[in-house]
Amino acid sequence: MMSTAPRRAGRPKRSVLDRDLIVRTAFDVLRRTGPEDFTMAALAGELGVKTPALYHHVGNKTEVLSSMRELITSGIDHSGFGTLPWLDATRRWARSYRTAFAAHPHAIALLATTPVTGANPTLSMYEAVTQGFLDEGWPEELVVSAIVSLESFILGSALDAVAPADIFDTGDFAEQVPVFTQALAVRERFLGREDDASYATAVADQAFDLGLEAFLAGLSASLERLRNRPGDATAAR
Amino acid sequence: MMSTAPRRAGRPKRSVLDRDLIVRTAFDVLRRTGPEDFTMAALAGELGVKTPALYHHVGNKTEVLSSMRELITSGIDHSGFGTLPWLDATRRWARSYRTAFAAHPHAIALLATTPVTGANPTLSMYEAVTQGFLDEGWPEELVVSAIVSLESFILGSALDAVAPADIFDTGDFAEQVPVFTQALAVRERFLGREDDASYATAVADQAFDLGLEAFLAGLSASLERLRNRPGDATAAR
DNA sequence: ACCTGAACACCGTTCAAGT
DNA sequence: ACCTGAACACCGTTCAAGT
Repeated sequence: MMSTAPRRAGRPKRSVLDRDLIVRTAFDVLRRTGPEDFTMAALAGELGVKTPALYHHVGNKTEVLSSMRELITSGIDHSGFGTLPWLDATRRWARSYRTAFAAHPHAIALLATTPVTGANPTLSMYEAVTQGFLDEGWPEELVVSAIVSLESFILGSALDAVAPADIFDTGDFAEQVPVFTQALAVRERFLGREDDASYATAVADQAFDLGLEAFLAGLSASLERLRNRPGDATAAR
Repeated sequence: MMSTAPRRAGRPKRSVLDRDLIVRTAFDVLRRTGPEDFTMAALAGELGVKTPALYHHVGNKTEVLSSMRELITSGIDHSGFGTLPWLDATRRWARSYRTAFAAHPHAIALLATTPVTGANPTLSMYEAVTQGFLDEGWPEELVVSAIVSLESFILGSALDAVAPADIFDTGDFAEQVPVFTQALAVRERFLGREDDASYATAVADQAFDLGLEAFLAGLSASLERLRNRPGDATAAR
């Protein structure tokens, strides 16, 4: 990339980098290299600069990663809360949440570790979702856990979407695990297999769809039971 | 550790290392250092040897990691399948699955990426779980997805269990997200907070318990509907 | 202010030399 | 066979020197 003549040292007449360009380019590099080989040198190379140039615009590598995180999160659609019925709003949110992260699977592990602080899209999302759950009648002391448990499923599913098509390769040991091997074969026949990439997607989608509907139905039922409990003691506030 | 006198070069009279010792020690080091600083040098240091000594017993770092993975997986209890009702067997499996990985949270990201091959405890687990789901009546073309979706929730939850107690720190921006901030406060009052570590555990447990029961109830309901569908066309085989 | 070039303290891994 | 010591090709990051 950027195969113009090499730049000499010294400040260029027109600056080549800015923070936004770095972050956007980071996604291309991460997708191509995977998390293992996602290095500051690779990022700089794609941008046509030397590695140290990056440090004029970002403090360190972690800062690049959390900027990426915010960009991903800002693509999650929580617009259903306040306009659609809870179930539909939650389903829409969950789907777009998983899609947002599945598009950048290598960034998933980030979410669990980097704290959510500051006036960012992530906090805004939680505000909207919490309000939506409360409106539906979720008790205030459980609402965060309900959201977090759904997130766990979503992120786990996004993680699953990263898995290679042949993650379950019983190979030479098929005879030792015949039931599992057979189930894998039936699934493959059922979903149809063209190429590895589309099959991996189909497989992950089937698990996500099945799980999401079950989870949402289960949450609805739990809420119904909470609503009807005698002498409700959790009506906080 | 191992603060005996430094060893001179050359083969020691009695060998100091073996593969099993390396893997067991790896858990101690990983727990203490976190995944970031989990280096071959740190592992060697804990074992009282120089780094290259490890390569007489393991091929590379990845091999150490996947050995750890197998050790974790072998601790997952799938004994309920075939002996207990499906719901109880699945609950027991899910709980022990999450516990096994929550005990080694830094190893979670491994599972999603490293393929499952060979005659290992992991394949045996899938065999038992698949059989258990089939016995309950899950259609063969959906059984793997049902298991995988549950696993997604479990692994996502284990990932959540890694999160620091203050992962949601609205901090200076509490006024901008009042509903979410209030919900966090009510949860804290409800669960009680002694120290950060135990609070983080309590918080993660609440979300997991709530989610697991909802998910299992939802899966049961889905299965019931699948069982009753008219002119059942999925009785594969 | 914003780039390069050189340097620093790491990393995982290889391999000859020692016993 | 199994350890050390030295080396190699990397990493992220710092900083002086150039424009």
